[in-house]
Order: sequence, then C-alpha cells, then structure tokens
Amino acid sequence: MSARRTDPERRDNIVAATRALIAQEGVDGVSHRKVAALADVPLGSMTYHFAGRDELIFEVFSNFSHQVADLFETTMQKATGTEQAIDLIVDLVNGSILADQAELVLTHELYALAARDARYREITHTWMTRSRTAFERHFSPQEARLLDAIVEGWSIHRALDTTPGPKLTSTELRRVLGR
Amino acid sequence: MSARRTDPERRDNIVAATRALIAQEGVDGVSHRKVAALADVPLGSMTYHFAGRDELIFEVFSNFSHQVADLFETTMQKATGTEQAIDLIVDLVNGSILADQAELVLTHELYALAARDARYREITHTWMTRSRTAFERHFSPQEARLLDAIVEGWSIHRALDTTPGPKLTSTELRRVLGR
Amino acid sequence: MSARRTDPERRDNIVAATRALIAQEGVDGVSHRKVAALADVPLGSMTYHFAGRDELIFEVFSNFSHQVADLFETTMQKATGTEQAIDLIVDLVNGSILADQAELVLTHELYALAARDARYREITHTWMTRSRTAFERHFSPQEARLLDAIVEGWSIHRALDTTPGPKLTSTELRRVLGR
Amino acid sequence: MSARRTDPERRDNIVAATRALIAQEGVDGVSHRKVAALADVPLGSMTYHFAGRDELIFEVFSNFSHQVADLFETTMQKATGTEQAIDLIVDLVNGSILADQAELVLTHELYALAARDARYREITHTWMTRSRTAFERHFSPQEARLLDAIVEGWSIHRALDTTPGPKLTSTELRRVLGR
DNA sequence: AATGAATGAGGATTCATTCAT
DNA sequence: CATGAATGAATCCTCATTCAT
Repeated sequence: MSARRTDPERRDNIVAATRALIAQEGVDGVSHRKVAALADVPLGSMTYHFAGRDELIFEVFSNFSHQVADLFETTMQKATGTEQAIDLIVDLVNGSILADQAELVLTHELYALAARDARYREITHTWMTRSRTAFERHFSPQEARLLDAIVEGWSIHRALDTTPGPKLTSTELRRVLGR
Repeated sequence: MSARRTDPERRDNIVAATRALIAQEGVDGVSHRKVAALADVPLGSMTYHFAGRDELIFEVFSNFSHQVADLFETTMQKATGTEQAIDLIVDLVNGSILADQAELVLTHELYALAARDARYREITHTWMTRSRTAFERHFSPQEARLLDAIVEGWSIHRALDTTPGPKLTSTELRRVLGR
Repeated sequence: MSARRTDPERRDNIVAATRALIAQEGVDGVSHRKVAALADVPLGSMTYHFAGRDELIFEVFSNFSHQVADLFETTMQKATGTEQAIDLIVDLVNGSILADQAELVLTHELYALAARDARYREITHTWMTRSRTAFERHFSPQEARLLDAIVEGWSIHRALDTTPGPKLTSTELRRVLGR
Repeated sequence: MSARRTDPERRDNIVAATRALIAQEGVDGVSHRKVAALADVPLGSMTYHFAGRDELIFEVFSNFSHQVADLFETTMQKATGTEQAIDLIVDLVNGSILADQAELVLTHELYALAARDARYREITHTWMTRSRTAFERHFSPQEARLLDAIVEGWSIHRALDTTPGPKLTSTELRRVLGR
C-alpha cells in the first residue's frame, strides 16, 4: 500500500493501460474506470495525473506515433543501399516489421481522430513527414511520396480484407520506380 | 404530433442523423440521445427501430460503403479508355470526386472498426473488392491492385497532413504504370 | 396469419405463458413484452385482453389456487377411511402429489402477494378454507386445522432447505393425532 | 450538502429503506429510484454502494433472516423449562413475539425467492437450521422438527386468512407432543 | 501528493400503454 | 376485432469529475 504512495511509473502505467484498451475496444471503449481497473490504479489517480479523458488519449497517440516513426527511421537507416531499402519496404508492407493487430487498430483510430480534429492532424503530419524523410535517405522526394502512398495503401488493403491477398514484391516495386 | 403517428421515413432519418453525428464527433460521440435530438425523434424510437447502438452504427457504415462503391463503379464506367480512366483516378485522389470532410471521417472510422471487428471487416472487404473490380475494367488485376493502393495511400496522406502537399498527376501515374 | 385472427384460446394462452414466466422469474420478472414473446402473441394483445399487468397476474393466481384446491379435494375424496387419508397426506407432504418446482414457486409468490394485498388474501382464504374442509371429511375441525398446519409447514421446510431432510411418516402423524 | 460528504451510515440507510420498500410493495416494487428517494440519497449512491439491485435485495434478506433467527434463539434461551418453552412457542405463533405486517411480508418474499434461487435457499437453510437447533434446547430433534412445521404452518394460515381463526393453545400443543 | 467517497448528468434499454388503422 | 407502430416515463447502470481528507 505505502509502497505505491509515490510511484514514478504510475503515469506511464496509466498511458500503457489506455493504449492496450484502445487496441481492444477502440477510443469509443475508453473510460477512466476501465483504464484504472486495467492499470490497477485508484480511480482518483486518473484525474490527478491527467486533466481529462482527452489528454490521456492524446498522449497515447502522441507516444505511439513517435515510437512507430522511430522504428521506421531506424529501419531505413539500416539499409546500406537502394536495393536493401526496397527489400525492407516490402517487408514492411507484408507485415514482417510492424503491423500486429494492436498497432493496426491504433493507427486507424488515430487516423479517424485526425480526420476530424486538427490537434491529432498535427500528430499524423509529424509522423508522415518523418516517414517521408526517412525514405528520402534512399529515394528522391517524388519517389518517397509515391512509396509512402503505396506502403500505406497496400498495407491497409491487406489488413482490412478478410483474406490477405497477394504480397507486394520487390520486383514489382522496382518496376514501379523504374529501376 | 398525430401527423407523426406513422412515419415510414423514421428509420432512414435516424440512420442519416447518426451518419452526420459520426462525421462530426466520431463513433465515440454517438449516443441514442444525441442521435434522437439530431433526428428530432423521441428517444424511445431509437430502440424501437434498432436493436441497439451497434446495429445502428453498423447500418450507417454498411450504407456508406455501398454508396461510395456505387459512385466509384459509376465513375469508372464513364471512362471510355485507359487515358480517361487515369485522369478520373487522379481527380479521385485529388478530391474532385469524393473526399469531403464527412466522407473522410466516415472512411477512417470504418477502418478503425474493421481493424478490430470482423463484422466491419466484411464491409471493407466487399468495398475493396468492388473498387478493385472497377479498376479492372481498364487495367490488369496486378495494375488494379497497385492503383488501389496508390489511390488509398495518397488520399490519406493528402487528407491527414496539415498542409495538402502536391497533387498526384496523370503524368506520374502513367509513368508508374509504364504507359 | 389469418388463422390467428380470431383465436378463442388467445386469452388462455397468455395466462398460461404468464404462469410459466412467474415460475421461472417470479412476479418481479413479469412484463407484457416477455409474456407476449413467450405466448407468441402480439404485444398489442396484452392490453387488449387484459386491463393491465395486475389483472393478468391476479388471474394466474386465481386459476392456480382453484386448480390446486380441486386436486386436493379430489385426493381427499379418494380416501375411503382415516387410515388411507393419513397415508395420502403423508404422500402430499413428501412431494408425491403436488410440489414440483413450478408449483412451489407459484405458491410462495402467491403468499408473498397475500401478505400485503387483501385481494390476494381473498384467494388464499378460499384456498385454505377448501383444504381444511377437505380434511374435515376424515378429521375433526380441530384436527383438520392442525393437519393443515403440519402439511404446510413441513412441506415448506422440506422445500426451502438445501438438503431435503427426513420425510414425514404415517407413524408420526398418527402419533400426533393420538391414533 | 457538505455535511453529507462522508456518511458512514449511508450504506445501512439504503438497506433499511430497501427493507421498508419491500415490506410495502414487495421485491417487485423495488427500484433504485424509489429506494433512493425513500432513503433521501442521490441515485448515484445506489450503484456506488451496491453492485446492483440483486446485491441490495440479497443483503436485505440476509440481514433480516439473521435478525429474526437471533431473536428466536434469544427467546428460546429465556425458557427455563419445557413448560415455559411451550408457552413461548404458542405466543410466537399467535403473534405476540414476531409477526408484524412487515416481517410477514419479508418472510414470504424471501420464501418466494428461495423457491427459485439457490442463493436465497442458502439463507432459508441457515435460518431453519438455527430455529430447529433452538428448539432442540428443550425438545428432541424429532419433536423440534414437528414443532417447527406447526409453528410455520399455523402462523401462515393465521396470517394469510381474511379472518384470523382460532389461536393455537398450549394445551393442544402439549397433547400433540404427548406431554 | 494522493485517493476514496460521493454525485449529478447522461448512458442504453425496457416498459405499459395509446391509438390509427 | 385486433394489432403494429409509436412513445414518454422509468429502468439499471456507467460516467467524468469533484473534493475533504
């Protein structure tokens, strides 16, 4: 009991629990009570640590986008040449790198928020800029934008179909890029 | 009041109000009370016409997806050749055809639902199949899939950025397709 | 459809369904909707055939009490002598004659109503008078009243215990009566 | 209002109000709203203090049964001999000790619940065991069981009749027991 | 600094009843 | 005669938030 009195990880635990809850039930399913229960934290903690439900949710998506963008940049940095970059991009789309169920849900919940709220559009803006910049280590800005679109679109169509559909191949991607 | 005794459009009005509400506040913001107020309908009507909140929301997205897919098919049918098809696709991405604010929100709310609920994935599956098939009037299956991805991804990145970014051009799209 | 238009058993079916519902969920669980569903009858039928929920419930218990009292009288009439009467009473208490689950529930639901509503006390009064009179075919009024109490009390204690407890025996009953 | 901020008796008051309401309108008439109004407590208090309507009702009957059984044991302990015990039992049945209107209703409401719900049968089981044990201070197990049945049955028939009927006398009870 | 108690607003849903047909 | 459509009141319950401690 007293051990929990001053818990520096309290705040982070709450954010983590919220993220897990969004993955399971969507933003629609998030309530202070459910989060508190999931984080094993008193209900009073919620409004003590966060100004309101919105702030909590915003922080989840802010963290999430940074984290995914970080991984993305790191991945692109690992590529020593265009060849390898293309292979990594293909892996990305086909789900070898990102794309577990939880991340898929979080991505689309974020997009849904961004579609109607400028604050969240700020997050997606930063995220997208970072991905495009990461691509630009290996490709022209124009190519980067195209690749970004293909990665996004192909991933979505693979994920939101009932049957996975064909994978993207390096060969096809190279052809698109004219290489 | 007595004029309202039997209102055959009642059900449709509720669905329309729900759709408007989702566009404004997301699925998260939908409640029977708000919908009833927006549709100018007594609260008791909600559960009389719909088994529950879920059924109501499902119907909105089911309608929406069919409607958008219809428009999409019609658009592709209008194209008399590949040239024109490409131009229409470019218009599509750049927002001349679909893509007002409300449709954007609905699309992403639907994707978010589909990401964690198989019932909604059924909707997106049908929708995507129909678009791909529409493309196949003018392109090979492989090209159709690629185009579909580009349309999807480019639209999203244009929409969820804070600044619109460059438009997709017919020239670039032709180059991608190698035509 | 049209076959159901004029259904003379409609009313009785509703009463029967209500009785079944009370047996399952108690008076507390009775609603027009549930009854209508159980009886496979349109909801509008309920208020067409019965002035209200109370009238419906009253009719159930009125029927029930008469029916049980009838059986009871018939049973006592079958006894050709005191000896046999005692044996039948013992069977009664031990559950050979009445006392399935549904009847048990109905009995106590009726008692609960009678405990606070004079209208239902009218029903229990008639019922009890008839049982006592039935006993008086074979026993003195004083004995009848005692027997009635023992039958009632012993049955209850057998039924509302988690483990049945010993059965009442003819020997003991004879001893009580001093025979 | 601030005086009510922390009210340690809040929970008990709610239970008391529920009990009063059951006595007046039966379990069927219990709703959070009515109880809250009767206890002069905000509606939100109801589900704060109790997990649900059932828990509330269960607690009422649990309390009630313990309380009545306590009184019963105390009464039997007061008897210094069999003679006095018999007199007390007769008083019991004739309503000198228990048996005001409220207790009568509660008893039968409890029986009705016990007749169809094992959780409540647990309550009646404990209660009945305690009464029988109390009788066994002065009588054999076999006699105790018989007395218990007579007390129960005679009380019911006195209470649920429209006219009280004759009282049970010590003389008759002694004769039944063969003393 | 942290929280358990408390609450009023709002949540979905069920309800008995009305009444045009 | 009978009922499906409709509704406003009431149902239990969840909620974010407040605040004394």
